[in-house]
Amino acid sequence: MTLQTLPWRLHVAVSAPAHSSINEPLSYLAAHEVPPGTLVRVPLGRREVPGIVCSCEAAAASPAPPWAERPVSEVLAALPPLDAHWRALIAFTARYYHSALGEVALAALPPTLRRMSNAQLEGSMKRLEKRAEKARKEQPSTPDTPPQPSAEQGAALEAIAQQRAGVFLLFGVTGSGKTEVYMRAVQRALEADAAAQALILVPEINLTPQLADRFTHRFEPLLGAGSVAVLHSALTPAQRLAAWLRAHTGAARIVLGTRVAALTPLPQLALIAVDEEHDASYKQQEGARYSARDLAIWRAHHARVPIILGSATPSLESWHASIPPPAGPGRYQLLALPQRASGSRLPAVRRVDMRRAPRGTVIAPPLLAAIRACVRAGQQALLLLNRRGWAAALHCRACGWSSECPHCSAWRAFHKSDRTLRCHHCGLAQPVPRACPECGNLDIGTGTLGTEQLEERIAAALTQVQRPDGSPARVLRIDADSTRGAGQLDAHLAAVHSGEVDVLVGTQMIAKGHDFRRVALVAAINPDAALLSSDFRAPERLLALLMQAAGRAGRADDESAAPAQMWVQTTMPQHPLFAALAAHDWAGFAAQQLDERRAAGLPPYMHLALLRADARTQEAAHAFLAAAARAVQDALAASPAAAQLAWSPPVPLPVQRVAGVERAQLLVESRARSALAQALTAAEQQLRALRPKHRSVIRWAIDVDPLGV
DNA sequence: AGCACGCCGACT
DNA sequence: GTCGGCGTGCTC
Repeated sequence: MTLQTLPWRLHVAVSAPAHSSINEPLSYLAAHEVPPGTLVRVPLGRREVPGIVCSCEAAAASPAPPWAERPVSEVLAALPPLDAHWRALIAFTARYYHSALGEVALAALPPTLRRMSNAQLEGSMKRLEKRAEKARKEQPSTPDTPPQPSAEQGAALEAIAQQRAGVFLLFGVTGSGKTEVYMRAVQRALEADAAAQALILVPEINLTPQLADRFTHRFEPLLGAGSVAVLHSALTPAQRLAAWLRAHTGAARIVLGTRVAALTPLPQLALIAVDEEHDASYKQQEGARYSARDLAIWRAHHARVPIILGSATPSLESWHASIPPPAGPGRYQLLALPQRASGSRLPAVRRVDMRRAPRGTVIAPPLLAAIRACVRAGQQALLLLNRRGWAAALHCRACGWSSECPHCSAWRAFHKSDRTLRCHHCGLAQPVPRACPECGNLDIGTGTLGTEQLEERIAAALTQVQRPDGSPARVLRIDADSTRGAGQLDAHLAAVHSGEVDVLVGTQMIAKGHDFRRVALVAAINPDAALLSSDFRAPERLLALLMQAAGRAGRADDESAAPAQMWVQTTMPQHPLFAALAAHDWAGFAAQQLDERRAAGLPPYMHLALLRADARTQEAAHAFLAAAARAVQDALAASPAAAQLAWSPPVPLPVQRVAGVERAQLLVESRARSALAQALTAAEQQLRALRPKHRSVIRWAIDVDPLGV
């Protein structure tokens, strides 16, 4: 009898997306009691999958379910159970973002761990322990002498230390020393408790090594080798497993990583810092669509520890939350670092009115002259253009053919370097036709220029220009295409730092975080493109990018040097965004944008969510979403929430078809968070219930607090 | 999501 | 005659 040999019933979360019919923990039988948070392997159909134990009870305590319960395959007892804080975090994430518990829980584990047996795991943990033992015996390196904190840094640290918990918005321009504040706050938290752990989040994989180096140099001499763990998606599977295990077992005192690190188990969490908190890459765009920053805030609150959100251009949500009462909610405490630590000046901003330039001008003459002067003086220039490839599209001037992607509603970009037409949405790449494939015409025109072409044009414009040593000017491009290979980005950055390169052309990749000390000129070649998007956050994002780019310039500590220049080519020179850029005035811009947001009924004064559906046809996706919305409205008709909700009709996504799948979405808004949550809970039920009737729907998802609406 | 079963077109 | 296309349905 199973009841005698397998007297325990386990509820196990397994990985399945919210739109599948498995959306709650499954029940299994076990021979021994298994604590919640234990990793197990369970049979599911013909496969064996990893799962996490949610609860465990005596099988006899409740009646057997109508299905045949199967025994768990294996209990991974070598791994200490995931603690209550982590389980609460996962449960909150699943609830708030309306994704399946198992999907969130399993996605938070390193992929290798999901495939391991208990014996393999035991081996891994033993090897890790041996390595740590060896590292402990190594000669500790001498600690860096940390710089003396400025008065503002000291005041910020004092405020954090006094409050013990809460959210702190650390507002400081590039170079004002935010990292030093994180490090000193971490040091204080770790000194107070010999087991304490700190979590540091960074937005981009590219920036992790820099910050990791600073933390490692500062803290490993104090805390021992291996006390800093780095966690991001570009690690090898073994490295990722090791870092995660060190975090989970408490061996790592500092965990530094990207979005994925927000869900790491940290049994002794004492402090969190989120660098560049405004950055859009904290929001996961697939699967469980969570915001790593917002989850970090939840974690800090739940664990009653302080969290520092750092930015030179804070998100309007955080900015609003830090306005003290009575004018604002005052949930966050604003800590300002007004000075650049080195005392160097911020760049002067020059707007070039492109309405006066002849059509087709790529670089206006005064900017070109400034770039030439810059190269002749032995300084570096950085040209920003947020479009990869040579041209955005190709068009036949005779028959109207264009390089549309056959699978997506988007143009394929022309990449001259490998002579391909490449779709940036589905990745389809084909050789470029020599003539129009429709009519044979040889006169094919190109659309908006990309970084490849800009690189070519600026190189051509600098052929007669020499560096101070008489050698010719050198141009380098850094974007997703030129840094595809391992180590290519590092090699390119090294070339910039060593001064081999005079002009650097690139996408936003180069605007973020990298210190280019000899850059004296930064230019945004075509920033208007970003303002033409329908996204209400576009101005905010563009100004943040431009201010960040401006911060790249003139960081050299040379007082005598001429002030760095920031150039902007625009057809909208009167746009308030550029005035704010010229005045380096984020606070003024944020206040003005918040007024607009309040008037227009947008976040943070309104809460948004999207119901999204992918289907064979647009009509099917629309019908599915509309039916779900109607069902929710009917179900909530008698509820007070109904009056607080606004439903928009379904619309196609900006790029409505990707890889042959039609995509549509429907916006739900409410001033009341609770009404929205209620509507989304009902929507989740309705979408799941209606799914079988709508055969051509491939998948659906709920996106809470979406970006890019 | 996997991974089966199941029923129709071009290959040894 | 079967290898395999992906449509439909189930997994404690």
